[in-house]
Amino acid sequence: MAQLPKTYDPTVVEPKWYQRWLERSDFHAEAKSPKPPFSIVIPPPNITGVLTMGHVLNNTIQDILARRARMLGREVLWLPGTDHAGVATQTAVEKHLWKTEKKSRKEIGREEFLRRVIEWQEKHGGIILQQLKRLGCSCDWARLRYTFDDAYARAVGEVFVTLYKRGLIYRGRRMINWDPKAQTALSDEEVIPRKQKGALYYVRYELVDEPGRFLEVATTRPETIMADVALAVPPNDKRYQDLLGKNVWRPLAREKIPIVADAAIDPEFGTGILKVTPAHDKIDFEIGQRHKLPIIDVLHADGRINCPVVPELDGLDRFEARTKAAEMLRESGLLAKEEPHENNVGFSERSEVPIEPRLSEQWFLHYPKTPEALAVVREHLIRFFPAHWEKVYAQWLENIQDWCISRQVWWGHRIPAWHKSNEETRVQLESPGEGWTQDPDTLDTWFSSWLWAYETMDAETRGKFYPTSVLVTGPDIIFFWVARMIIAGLEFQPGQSERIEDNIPFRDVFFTGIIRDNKGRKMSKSLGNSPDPLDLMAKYGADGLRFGLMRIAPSGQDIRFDEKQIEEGRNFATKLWNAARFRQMQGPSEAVLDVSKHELSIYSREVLARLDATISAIESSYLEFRFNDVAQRFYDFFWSDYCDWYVEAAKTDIFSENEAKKKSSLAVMDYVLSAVLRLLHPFMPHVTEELWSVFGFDSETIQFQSPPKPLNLDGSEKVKDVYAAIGWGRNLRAESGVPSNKKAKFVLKSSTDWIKDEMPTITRLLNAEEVLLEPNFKPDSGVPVVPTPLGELHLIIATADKAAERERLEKEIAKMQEELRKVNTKLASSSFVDKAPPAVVEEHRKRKQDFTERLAQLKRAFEAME
RNA sequence: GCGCGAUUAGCUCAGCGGUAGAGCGCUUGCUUCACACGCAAGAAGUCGCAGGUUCGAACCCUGCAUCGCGCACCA
Repeated sequence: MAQLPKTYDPTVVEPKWYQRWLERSDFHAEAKSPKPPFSIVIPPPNITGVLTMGHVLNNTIQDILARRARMLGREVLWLPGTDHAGVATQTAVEKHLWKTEKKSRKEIGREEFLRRVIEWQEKHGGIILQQLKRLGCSCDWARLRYTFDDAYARAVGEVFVTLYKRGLIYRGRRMINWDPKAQTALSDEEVIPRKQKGALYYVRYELVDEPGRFLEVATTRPETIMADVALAVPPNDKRYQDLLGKNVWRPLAREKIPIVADAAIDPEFGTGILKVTPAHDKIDFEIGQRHKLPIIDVLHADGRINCPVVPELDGLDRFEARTKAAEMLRESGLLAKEEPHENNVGFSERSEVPIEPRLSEQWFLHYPKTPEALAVVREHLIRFFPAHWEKVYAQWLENIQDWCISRQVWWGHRIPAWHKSNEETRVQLESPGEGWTQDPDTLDTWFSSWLWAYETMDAETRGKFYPTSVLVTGPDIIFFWVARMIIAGLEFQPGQSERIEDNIPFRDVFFTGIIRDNKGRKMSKSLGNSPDPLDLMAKYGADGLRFGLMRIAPSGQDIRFDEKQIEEGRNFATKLWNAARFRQMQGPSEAVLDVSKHELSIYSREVLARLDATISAIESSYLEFRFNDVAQRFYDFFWSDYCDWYVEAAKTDIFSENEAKKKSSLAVMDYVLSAVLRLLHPFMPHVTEELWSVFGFDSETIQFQSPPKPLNLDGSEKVKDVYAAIGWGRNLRAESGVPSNKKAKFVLKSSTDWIKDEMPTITRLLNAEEVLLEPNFKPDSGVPVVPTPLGELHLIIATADKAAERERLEKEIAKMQEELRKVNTKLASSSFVDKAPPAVVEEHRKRKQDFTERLAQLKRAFEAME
C-alpha cells in the first residue's frame, strides 16, 4: 500500500481513472443484461457547442443518477449525443464566413455553404464531448448519436411523411413569425417578448367625403401605413357610428381605404381606431380576413421597405423608415402628436432582432395527442420535479397552436416534399423522378429532437431501456423539448406495447435551476459573465466543481454562482484525502469490513449511529432529487461528526498500547471511510475511486459497490454528554484567554463512575495538559468554572482574574435566567400543557430541569467568590 | 391581466407548526504528531409588511409590497 502524498492532485488522478473506466467498458449498457434497467438520454448539446456551467450542472446530475443506479445494481444506459442545431450552427458559420471572407451564405450558394458547415463541424464538433469526459460523465460512448447521422435523419423524414399521411402536417399560407436577420420562419416558442421603449404616433386620416375632417389613429408602426387597407372601429362605439362605410385617405401612398367595424378593437386604446395592416400584424390579418380586405406587403424579407410608390421610404431599413415616415407625416401636418410608449415586442431568440409578423407559405404540424399528453402528467404517469412545472406545462398544452416546422435555413433536415412546376406537391422520402424538385426548406431543429428519447436506440436497446427512467433538463425547454417528446412518444408508440405507460418517453423529469451570476443575471457570452468550466476544473478538479455546484443547487431554484463555492468543493476533496491519509498512516486497513467482531467504544457506536442517520437521510433525499440535501448531509456528517469529533476522540485508542481498542477504532474508521466513499462516489467519482483503490477494499472498482446500509446501532448518550462538556470547556478556555498553544489544566468535579475511563479522551479534546477528576473539589475563589452535563468543569490557571470571572458568571447567570423564564412562561400556560402533544410538554419540562440545575450551579459558583 | 417562484445573519442558501441553522465573510487564539484547501472559540437575524388560524407561526390561510420567470395583451 502506497503512502499517500500530502496533497491531492485531481489534474492527474481524474484523467487517469476516466481512462481506466473507458478501458474497462464500465459505462457499457448491456441490453441483454438480466439486471433491471435504468436509462437516461442526454439532452444533446449543440454539435459545435462548448461546455457551459449549465451543462456542468445538468450532466453532473445525470452522472450522479447513473452512478448511483449502477451501485444499486441496475443496468445503466446513459445515452450521449449531439444536436445539429440548425439555426445556431448556421449562424455561427455565417458569422465566420463574413469575418474571414466578407461573404454571405447566399453569395457562395447552398451547396458550398453546406460544405463549409461540415468543415466547421469537423473542426469544432465534438469538443463538448471531450469536455463531458473531463467532467467524469459515465455515458456509454459506443452509443453516441447525432441528430444528423444517416439513420436518425431518415427517421426524421419518415416521421414527417407519416404525419403528413395522417393529415397532421399541412402546407399553408399563414401569418408566421419572421426573423428578418436569419431570414427564416420561427415557431411561437422561439419568439421572446421584450419590453421596448418607443413612441405612439397619432396619425391623421382625412375623410374622403368630408375634406378637412380627420380621424386620429394611434400607431407604433408608421412605416407600415402604406400597407393599410382599412381603418377599424369597435362595433357600437357611439363616437364612430356615422363613419361606417365611409372612406379615408391613406396618408402615405395616398389611396382611399374603407372604415369597418370589428370586435377586436379595444375602444380604450389610443383613440379607439385601428389602422388595419393585414400583411404586417396577426390581428390585422384576421380582421382583414373577416372583412375580405386586400393584403399589401411593404416589407422585403430582410426587413427593408418595399414600396416604390414612396421613394423616400423604399429600400430603407424598417427602423429608419419608422423615423422617416413620422417625419414625412409631421411635415405634411398629418402627425397630430407623438407620445412615449412602452410595449412588448417579440424578438427572435437567436438573432436578437424584432420578429416581423409575415404572411408566408410554410409547413405546419397540428399537434396530435394533446389531451393524452396533458393526462399523463396530470395523472403522474410522468412525474415532474419540482411539481409546479406541471402547471406551466398544462397551460402551454391547453393553449397550443399549430407548430410552424419549416425553416428557410440551409443547415437542417431537408423537408421530404417534392414540387413539380409549382402545381403539384408530393410528400415522400425519395424523389418521384424527373422534373420534381425538393422543397428548399429544412425542418425546425426541435422537429428532430422530439424523437430523441427513442430514435437514438435500436430495437434491442429500446426493448430493454425504453421508456427512459428520468430526463434531466432545464425548465427553459419545457415546451421546446419536454412537451414535444411526450407527444411524440404517445403518437408514435415506440414502446413494447400499446399501453400508455410503455410509450411515454420517461417516467420522471427533473428540472434543474438556471445558473446565474452573482448579480442574478443569466450567464451569457455577450455579458462575459460565464466562467469556463474547464478553467474551474483545472483549478479545483472535476470532483471539486461537481460537489461545489451540487451543494448550492437547490432543487428547481435558480442558482447564483460564486467561485468560492467551487473552492469549497475542492477543499472538501482535500479534507477527504487527508482523512484517508490519516487512516493510512495508522497501518493497513482490514480486508473484510466487519465492525461486529470488535468491542466498540462509545465514540464508535455514536459515529456509526450518526452514519446510519446520514444514510437514511440521503436515501430519502435521492428519491426527491434533492441533490443539495444529499451533499449537505454528507458534508456535515463527514466533516463534523467524523473528522472533527470521531477521529479526534478515537485518537486516544489509536495511539494507545491497548491493541484491541486500537484495532477496534481502526476497524470503525475503515468501515466509515468505506461507507463514506461509496456514498460520495456519485458526486465525486474520481477521488473516491482513487481512495478506494488505495485502501484496497475488496473489489477493483467502487463503481458497482452497493451503497452502505444502516447497521441500526444505538448511539451513546454518554458521548453526547462528553461532547457537550468539551464544548463548554473549550468555550471557558477561550473566554478565559488561554491561547491554543498553551496546555491548560482542568478539574472536573464529578463522582460519576464511567467518566474515569473517558478522562484521556476528554483531556485530548480539551487540548489540556491534564484534567483531574475530583468529586469533592473545592476551588479557590475566582477560578473559572462552567457547569457541564458531566459536572462542574474548573479551569485552573496560574493567576485567576477574579473580576473577569465574576463578570463572566454574571453574564452566564443572566442568560440562563432568561432562558428559564421563557420555559417557565410556557409551562405556566395551562392551554399549552393541556393542548400541546405530551412529548412536546415533556421536552419543555426536561429543558426546565436542565436550566434550573445549570442556574443553581452558576449561582453557587458566584456565591463562592464572595 | 392570469399563473408560477422568491423574499431568513454582510453574502449564498437550508429549515416549512414546538428553544432561529450551515458555509463563506468578519473578530479572537493557534503551524498541536491527517489536513492553514486546516483547528478551536466568538460576534452577527423584530425570518419582506399587515391581518387571520392555533396553546404555540419563519413555517398554515388571506391580503399587500418588492424582485424574477412564464402565458396573454402589446394599434
